[in-house]
Amino acid sequence: MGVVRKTQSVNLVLNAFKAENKAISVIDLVDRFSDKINKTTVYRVLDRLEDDGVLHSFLGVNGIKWYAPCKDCSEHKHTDVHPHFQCTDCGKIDCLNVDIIIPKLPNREVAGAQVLIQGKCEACCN
Amino acid sequence: MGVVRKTQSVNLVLNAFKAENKAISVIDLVDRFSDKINKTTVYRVLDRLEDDGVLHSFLGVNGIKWYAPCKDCSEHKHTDVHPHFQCTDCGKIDCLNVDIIIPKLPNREVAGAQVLIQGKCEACCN
DNA sequence: TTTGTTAATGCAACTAAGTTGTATTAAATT
DNA sequence: AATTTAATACAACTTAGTTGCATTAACAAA
Repeated sequence: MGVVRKTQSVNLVLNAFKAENKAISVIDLVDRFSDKINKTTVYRVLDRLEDDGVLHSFLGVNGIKWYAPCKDCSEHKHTDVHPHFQCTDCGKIDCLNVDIIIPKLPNREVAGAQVLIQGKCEACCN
Repeated sequence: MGVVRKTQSVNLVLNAFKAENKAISVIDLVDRFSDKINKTTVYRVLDRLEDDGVLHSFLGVNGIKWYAPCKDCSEHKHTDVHPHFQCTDCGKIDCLNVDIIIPKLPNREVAGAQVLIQGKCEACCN
């Protein structure tokens, strides 16, 4: 909800995700835009873009927040419950285009799941 | 590795896990022992117990660290890669005794996975 | 194109989780 | 009981993220 203005900050952040089609950590974003966008603004821009279904967020190994572009999400429906893969060598995270089967749990109401697979990425496997 | 002494702090922490057989967040532990154990000590005790395969740690929804007793872990082998279930209502986390199947990923070396299932727990389902 | 509205920003100060260094204390060993 | 050294308390620090508020800049309407 709410009017989302195409501000300079929004454009800068969106271009970053367009340029490299992978997840970027908030820390990385705050750092790389430190001379152009205020830290607080980065956090708020990401919040807004997530609300609008443009980005989705999740947590990396150390509890650091990461963002990645959404594919099938909208403002009203967030279907992006795919797993993420974090490389233990280089630290990079990719979105995986596979489905994880969550088993039925008796007496519990499953609403979603966060799956972070760890290991060596393609580049670091050599 | 390393000699682990059965200190007062270690006993207090271990008793907490023995009393309630579920995961406890670091924040909770630091808080409930605030008048008996120093914050730094709580962190270091948990570190040691995890190294020794007594406890295992994982991250909750907000990137907060949680600990739970290990069942089949040892100092040398950590096999506890079961999923955890966090209730979106009451915030409590349980260890789930089910296996999650991680799909084979081409060109990647999978080392482990963190699975956090979210929803309503048994108590909050009513 | 100017004006008015208000979303968005910058800045400073703050909170909260977790870490580090160091002197002191208390397990365990002799 | 004396000795060794792991473990602790305390203070200070780091880092991720938030809050409040005055200012700025999108953007719509005149």
